[in-house]
Amino acid sequence: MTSPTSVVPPPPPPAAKICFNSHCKEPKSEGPRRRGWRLRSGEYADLCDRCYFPFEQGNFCEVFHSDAAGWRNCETCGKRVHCGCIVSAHAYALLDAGGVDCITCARKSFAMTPNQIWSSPFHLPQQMSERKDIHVKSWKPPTGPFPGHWRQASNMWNTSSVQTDLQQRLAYEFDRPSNSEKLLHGTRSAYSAQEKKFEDLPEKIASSSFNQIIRERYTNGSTGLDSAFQYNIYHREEGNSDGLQNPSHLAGENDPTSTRKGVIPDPATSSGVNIETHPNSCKQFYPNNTIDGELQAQVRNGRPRMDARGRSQLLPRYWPRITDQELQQISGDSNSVITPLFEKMLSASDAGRIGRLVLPKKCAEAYFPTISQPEGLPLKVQDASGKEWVFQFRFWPNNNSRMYVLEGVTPCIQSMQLQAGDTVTFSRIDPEGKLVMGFRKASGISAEQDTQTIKSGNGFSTLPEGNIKNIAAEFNANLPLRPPKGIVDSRNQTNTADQATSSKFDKVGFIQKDGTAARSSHGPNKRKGSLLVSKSKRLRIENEDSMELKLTWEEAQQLLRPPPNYVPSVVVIEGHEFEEYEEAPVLGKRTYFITDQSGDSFQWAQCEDCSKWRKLPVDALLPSRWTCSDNKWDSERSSCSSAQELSLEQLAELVPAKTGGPKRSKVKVEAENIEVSDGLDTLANLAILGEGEALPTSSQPTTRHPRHRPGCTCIVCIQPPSGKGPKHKQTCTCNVCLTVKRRFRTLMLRREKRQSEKEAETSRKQQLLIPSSEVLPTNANGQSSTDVGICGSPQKVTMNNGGVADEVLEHRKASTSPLKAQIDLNIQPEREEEPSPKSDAVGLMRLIQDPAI
DNA sequence: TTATTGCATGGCT
DNA sequence: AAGCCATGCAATA
Repeated sequence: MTSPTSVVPPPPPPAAKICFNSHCKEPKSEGPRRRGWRLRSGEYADLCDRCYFPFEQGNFCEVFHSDAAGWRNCETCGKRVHCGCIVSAHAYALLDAGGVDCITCARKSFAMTPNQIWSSPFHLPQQMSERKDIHVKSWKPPTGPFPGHWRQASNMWNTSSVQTDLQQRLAYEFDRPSNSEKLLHGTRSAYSAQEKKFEDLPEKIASSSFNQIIRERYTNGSTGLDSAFQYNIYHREEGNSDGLQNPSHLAGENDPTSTRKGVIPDPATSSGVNIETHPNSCKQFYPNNTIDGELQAQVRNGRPRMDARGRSQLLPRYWPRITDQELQQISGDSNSVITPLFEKMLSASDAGRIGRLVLPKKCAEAYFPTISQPEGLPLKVQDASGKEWVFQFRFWPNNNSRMYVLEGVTPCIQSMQLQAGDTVTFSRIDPEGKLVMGFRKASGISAEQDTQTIKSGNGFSTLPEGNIKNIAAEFNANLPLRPPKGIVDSRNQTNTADQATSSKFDKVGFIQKDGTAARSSHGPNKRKGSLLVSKSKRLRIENEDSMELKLTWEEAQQLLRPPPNYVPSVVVIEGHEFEEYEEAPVLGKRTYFITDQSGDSFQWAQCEDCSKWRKLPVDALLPSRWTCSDNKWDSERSSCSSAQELSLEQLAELVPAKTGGPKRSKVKVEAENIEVSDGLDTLANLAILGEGEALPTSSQPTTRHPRHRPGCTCIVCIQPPSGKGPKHKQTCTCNVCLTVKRRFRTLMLRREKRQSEKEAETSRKQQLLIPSSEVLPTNANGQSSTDVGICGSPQKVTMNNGGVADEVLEHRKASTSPLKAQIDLNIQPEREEEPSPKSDAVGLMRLIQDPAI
């Protein structure tokens, strides 16, 4: 007897009913041609309409608030990271890459977390009964900000290299005096929580290639973190092993003072779980090449064993800054591998006579031996000159937590001539496994000097290779977007972008001319505050930038174009046709597709330079900035000097014909933008300029006002933000109101003068276009979408068809509102996306229509 | 009295 | 709002 299940393959899983985007709960796209992406894995990601194109209304990514390219600032560290969300322009590439993450903050679900890996004992050498410290020898930090890192990253995770190195370094042991303290990070290996997001992540995402992650990591340029990452990888392995074999070693166990949370016996791993004590673990992902199938399976199926607190990484100010050159020179020809751990700017207390260096808790718990008693243990640390110091690494109970300190640092600090504001760095050098304490003086170089030095290149060349001294005063920034901890020594400048960033921050926030400021007892605090301000400001600025990028997804759809080399194909899945793309869409120039009466399709595009509209083939893919000179399809009109094929009026009627969306077409949006944001100015200017074209055509993008640019004095921009200024009454005589009134009085007069003429003209043209409009979609009101076209304001001031009169009538009826024939002087320029019936444009347009004003 | 130690406090993130 | 951490400060040596 054969059971049915033994001969009948299990049925394929039912098709997902919701969008493939795990962050989206919308129903997947339906209809004869559903929307989705075919992943490089061959699978098909069935998406909802909204996620089909990687934009989200309001935000490009509702999950991570990324910009159009999928980038965002990590909310925790401020680094520029890619959201990795499907709702991003890079989503397609990232989907099968497993996603990317801010390696520091682990604020997404796609990336593997090291705890996942380490939770599995399979990769731990069974003979590793004793805690050993090992590291990744093959680590090669990036040499530059971005390019060239990918290859290095790939090498970095070379399987054989890493594994071999792992084996080689089993003999390493952390320099500790006591076996009882032979618990390092591994004992803190812990997994107590699960990350729900990861649960939501489709397995296919998690199981896919990690190369992209690596690339992204290196794109992020977090050298120090990388190193710390590797350090922790090893320790995690060890610790896991140790924890497995000797759970009683778990940090904090039987320690009433221990505040380490999440120490939970985990039946699955037979290990205590402590996520808090491994801050760095959270910022790490697991390299593809270092795990085998079993582990990958676990990665796929497992769940991140960390909670939100575990994800809170080391604060950026503790990130070590060191370049690959530094590392290389430190290690030299030897096999030494420098692993930057963390750094800390000395506070007044740290540098004071008291001789206690407060250690960041997470750093201490991540990189220093686990201590269960307040007395701690002596810790040997080698300084820059190779001299060995012994500090007492201990902690104080503090508010149900711990405060870690290094005691007895005064001699060392003094020997280094460090003062408050200087920065000490802690690294490990392997295979010796020694802790190395470097420093970076808050030396006095101006930002200009800093920049210059940056350009001059690496200042390490004078240092002998393999000299451990190099680690002293040689750390500098290699972390893009990372606020500096102070200006680094001029001879240490090695990088470009990062240093430039530092310089910028120094300029903005805290410029130390000679380091004296930092050496005051308040130096660090002041610096800290300044830097934070800088960072905050930076983030705010970037947010503003991203605001500029805001589009509705509908708009975005019309900006997106298939990749240039894409081969359109349609596959039929479950009876539905799917558009297949091999590459992610690209942002193109907004064009307007038209099908004329003869059935010929083409598109209209506007030159960025001359604003003339050119007729192009439908398959023309235009870059975001397209000019007449790019018009390879029409040699006669490949120059801005060439005349436009159609009059603006004709175009105004043609172009929007196809773009009338059901709710908020891009053209309508544009019109609204014009009306609301710069409508006053534009319209007024147009009126004043006496443009002969119909008003609609003057709403071309080229007339759009650059919103809220600094220094803008237009009547829109000079108004205070909504709610922040006095409301303008109709009798207001402020400059804004007077300008508005004056301009629109002029506008009104001119319009009035031409109104009859224009109406006649547009009516005539509309008659000619009626056949064309018959094939156009209609809006919810049954009106031709022409009505909401590019030139049509919501009030349909356009007088381009027979319905205009009705529209005008309606408007006049509507003008029974208090706004009748009034200028709304309380425009909210920052709310152009929320057009109000009271918008100025409306009021003004009514004003235009109403000669009573 | 001074230095050290251990803890508490409060600003800040 | 929780927690980190710089620093104050009392207790102690």
